[in-house]
Amino acid sequence: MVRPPCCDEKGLKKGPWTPEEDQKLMNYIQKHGHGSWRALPELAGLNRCGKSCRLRWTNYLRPDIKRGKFSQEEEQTILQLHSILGNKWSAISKHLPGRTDNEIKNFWNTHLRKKLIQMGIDPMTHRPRTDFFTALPQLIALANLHQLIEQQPWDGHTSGTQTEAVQAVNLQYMQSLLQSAPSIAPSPTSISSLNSLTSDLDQISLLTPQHQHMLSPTLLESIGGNDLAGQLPHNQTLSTTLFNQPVSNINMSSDNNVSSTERCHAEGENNSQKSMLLYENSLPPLSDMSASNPSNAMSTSKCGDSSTPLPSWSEILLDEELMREFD
DNA sequence: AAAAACAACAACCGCGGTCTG
DNA sequence: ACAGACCGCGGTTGTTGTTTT
Repeated sequence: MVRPPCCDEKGLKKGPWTPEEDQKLMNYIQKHGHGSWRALPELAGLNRCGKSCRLRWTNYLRPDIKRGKFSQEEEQTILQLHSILGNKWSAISKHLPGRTDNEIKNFWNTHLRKKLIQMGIDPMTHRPRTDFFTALPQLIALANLHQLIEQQPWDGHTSGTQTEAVQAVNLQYMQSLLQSAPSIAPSPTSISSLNSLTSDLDQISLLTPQHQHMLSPTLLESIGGNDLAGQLPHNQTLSTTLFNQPVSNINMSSDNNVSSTERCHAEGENNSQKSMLLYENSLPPLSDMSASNPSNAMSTSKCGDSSTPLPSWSEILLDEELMREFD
């Protein structure tokens, strides 16, 4: 009755597979199927443990594996599924024919995760990163900038359009921060800071009424505007929206491949995500901003250990070279 | 041209759930 | 019912290739 353990035999080879080993494994499985992975290595003449053989087959040798770069559609699918399923690579791979969980996992870790971080989105929650108060010094600098804008009359040679452009940039950054703020647990300090910021924003929006249409409904609400939330689009996560791609045709509720457990999870996540939807419909896509603005500065959190020091907002916004762009 | 840093990906490790005797 | 092997999964590491300094 007692079975010998699988992988404790000594002397079994580890590490990269040679073409000869691959050939042996493929020949055997094509003839006999894999059957018991544990028994396979000996039958196939391989000095490997069954587990190693299984991994090599499922991740590399299987004939139905699609190799090569991920398409935009695949990328979008992964983003959407990850926002719902999390790191359930196996579940995600079921929706991407020919892609293995390992391949998707690697693609996520090396490409998509970094991409999201760069865009200021927490790759785990698919929401804006929220360590808002790390950015407080920059916010204060922004508030000071606002005062400068207000107090300093613009030179005659600076056109009104250029002035508006500078202000529009500022508004966009401030709005991004405010969007992040509500998900932070309030503290007396944070509330007072937010109040003061909101007050600044209020003044700015009054200062430039022609730009109020650029403010999101969330922000308008926060500064006393109407509640426009009912008019806003649903079914888009921030990450998929920011990638500026059409929503793919995945329909979780009708997808037979999604297990009931997954679906339950998905529904719960969906609900919470809907309630946290961010409204960027009034702004140009942030992906555009990141392309034209090297800062990606709305992100100041340390998500994982990959974060690198980012230039402060004041550095960016007050950068002379940048300002010269508008002259 | 060489070294260092970075990126990509294959493979391993360890854990937890399931199966089997 | 139970012990222990099997299997699959997700996290992590190691190796190799590429780019930058």
